[in-house]
Amino acid sequence: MSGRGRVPSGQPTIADVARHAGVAVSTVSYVLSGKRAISELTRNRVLASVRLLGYHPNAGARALASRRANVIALVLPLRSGIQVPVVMQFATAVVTSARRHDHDVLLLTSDEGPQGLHRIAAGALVDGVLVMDVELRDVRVPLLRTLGRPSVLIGLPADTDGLTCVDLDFHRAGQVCVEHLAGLGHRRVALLGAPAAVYERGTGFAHRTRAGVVEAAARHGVEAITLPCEENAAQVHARVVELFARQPELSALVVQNEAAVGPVQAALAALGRRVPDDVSVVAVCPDQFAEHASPRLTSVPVPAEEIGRQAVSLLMRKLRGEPTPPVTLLEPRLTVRDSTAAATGTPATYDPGRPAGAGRPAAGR
Amino acid sequence: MSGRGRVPSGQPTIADVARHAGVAVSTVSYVLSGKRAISELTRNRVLASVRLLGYHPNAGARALASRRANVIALVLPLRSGIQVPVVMQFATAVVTSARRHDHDVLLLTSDEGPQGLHRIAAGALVDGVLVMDVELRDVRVPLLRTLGRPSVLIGLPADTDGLTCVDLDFHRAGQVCVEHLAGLGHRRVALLGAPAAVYERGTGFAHRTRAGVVEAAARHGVEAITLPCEENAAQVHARVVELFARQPELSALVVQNEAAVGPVQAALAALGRRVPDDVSVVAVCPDQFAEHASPRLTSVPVPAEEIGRQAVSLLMRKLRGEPTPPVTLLEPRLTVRDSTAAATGTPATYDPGRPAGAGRPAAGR
DNA sequence: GGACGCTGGTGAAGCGCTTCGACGAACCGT
DNA sequence: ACGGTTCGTCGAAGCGCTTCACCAGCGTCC
Repeated sequence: MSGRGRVPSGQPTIADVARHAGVAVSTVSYVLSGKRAISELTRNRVLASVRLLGYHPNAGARALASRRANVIALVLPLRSGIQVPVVMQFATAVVTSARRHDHDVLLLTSDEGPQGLHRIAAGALVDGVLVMDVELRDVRVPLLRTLGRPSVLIGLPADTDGLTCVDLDFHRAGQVCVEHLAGLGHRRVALLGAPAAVYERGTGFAHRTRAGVVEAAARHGVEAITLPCEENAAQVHARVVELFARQPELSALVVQNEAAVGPVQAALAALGRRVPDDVSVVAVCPDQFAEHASPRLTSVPVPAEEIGRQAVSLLMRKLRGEPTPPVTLLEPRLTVRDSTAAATGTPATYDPGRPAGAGRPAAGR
Repeated sequence: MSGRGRVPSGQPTIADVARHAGVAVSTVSYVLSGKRAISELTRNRVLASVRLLGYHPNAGARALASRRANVIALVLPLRSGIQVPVVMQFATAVVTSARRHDHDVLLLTSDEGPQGLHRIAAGALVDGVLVMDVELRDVRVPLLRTLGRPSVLIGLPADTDGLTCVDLDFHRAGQVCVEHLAGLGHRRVALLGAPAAVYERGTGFAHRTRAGVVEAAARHGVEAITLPCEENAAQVHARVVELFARQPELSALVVQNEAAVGPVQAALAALGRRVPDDVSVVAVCPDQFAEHASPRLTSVPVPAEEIGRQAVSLLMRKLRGEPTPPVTLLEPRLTVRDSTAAATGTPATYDPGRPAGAGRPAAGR
């Protein structure tokens, strides 16, 4: 009598595989993990049994014994003013990359708060953590330092000490937009940015883009106005009107708010300003939005997929105990489409990234 | 000598708690799970030790011993033509609800294919599965039936036998839109639907909405044109032009494509048709979009949060072995805003859901 | 030719938890 | 006073896997 009689789970276990293949349990384990040399012959016998029985290792048992869950956590924001499609692209890129490294992804939202992170890390549910939508002075950052698990941030906090961060170089993105416009001869540009709440929260990308715009404008002798911008069509309209009231000579717009690009175009149309004949528009938004607009928008996309991939691969490196660079900034890439043209009366040759009119060359890269 | 000397993990274990509280390991377990009566005194001692030591149960060990991972899988699509913000709302609602039931959420994308589902279920990484964006004849459905784990679908496949599904009643949503417009005296309406690819894929919600529109139109003596619609501004424009070419007397539009609502309004403006004076517009889209448009759109929102909550709670019921209804359809709710008005020359009293002009009353609900 | 190092394989000790059965103590009714 | 309950607690047996330590066989090198 075998005593206790719990019901067996139904799924074959490693012991079943071992029995079927006529080898020891440990041998099966080594075949599957590749951590020890196993003869061709044995390996094939084992693999055949695995396939035949439809064996899948039990995740809990594996995690318990190996002290690795092969799961990473992805902490997403669910706040307002968030660039939803971009977040989604990140998420799918992260899942796909993680799978390539034989890891799964546990989804966390920030609303459980920092203790959610703690719970998951302390309980060994995950091996490492990916945090999105990082604010300049993020409350989660100190927690990450004491978490005892590797983490990678998508975004840039004010103090990156001891962290690993990946992001688009938004500062550079702001510069690139202005340089493109300056190269086309525009002398008065405006940045329509993220909603005011995003700036107030101290979200890095908004501030950095604005700084890049302002800096490049100064360097190229371009006058720049910057305004936050809500996602509401009526308010966008009001902002655009406000811009032209403050600077009637405005000939170019940088829009960093994907939800606003449509309304901005509508507002310009309503004001009788044609794109790109009267006003040039550069957007910082996913390519999809830029392509679907009419006219198609010159844009700097956020390479969500690339960032997601990089973040995962950095995290994997940390899980293996390898050193990682503290900050990885991806170079922005401006795609010229149909919404930018030479400023009226200033037939400039197009040369992206290089200032045309105002003499002083861009700082070396 | 204690022999093997693996490094201890650093995290306190249940044994540490038991020792600290002066009780047996099993007692700690029972305090934490509540599966056995424990005296007030002992419970408090144990809980104090738990807090003091910062104990968090090891997820792997727990899963192994209890045969429950306390994790559910969420399978998201990453296809084109997908309503990104809605998906995102689902996801966050699912995570939040799952946490309320003491479960975490593992994120899966469909691109790993059905075997991804199988791997995760067979490996006992998750206890149950939530599948989004179900197609009418979805390849994953047969798999779900043989998965050996409870699952809930968000969306409706053609054959719901043996499944548990939740969704908005899109058929009814289509009806509600038409009924609202018919009640305002509109006699010629059009549905601008999802992209053609979505219909071709056999995605349930698109077909069901269209059927609801057509059916209600017939019932109320309203002429209805239905067209798929891409998300590209230029193509939206073309579609709108096409609609008015086919039916110059068109006085109302139902738009079921959140990415198209902006462009539709722009196109109408460009054609010199005012909303709602010349054309009424009803959208099936998140409230956020409807609110941000100008004029604010009368709309039927997809109650993503509610659906997510329901889906989780149904899944939890299945995990407990309780029976669940095979199909749960949520009643759509139309919010009247500023984009719909009485048809010109037909001053009808507004009465949502009840046909005004054409006599025959709506079928009883 | 014996010490040595490989290679390929085994056995068993946990990993940290849940849960079953047992058991003393207190409490009942008779 | 004595069986029968109930209550609160304990001990120990796993859950299914990884990994350490060991071993048998075999070629190798002084």
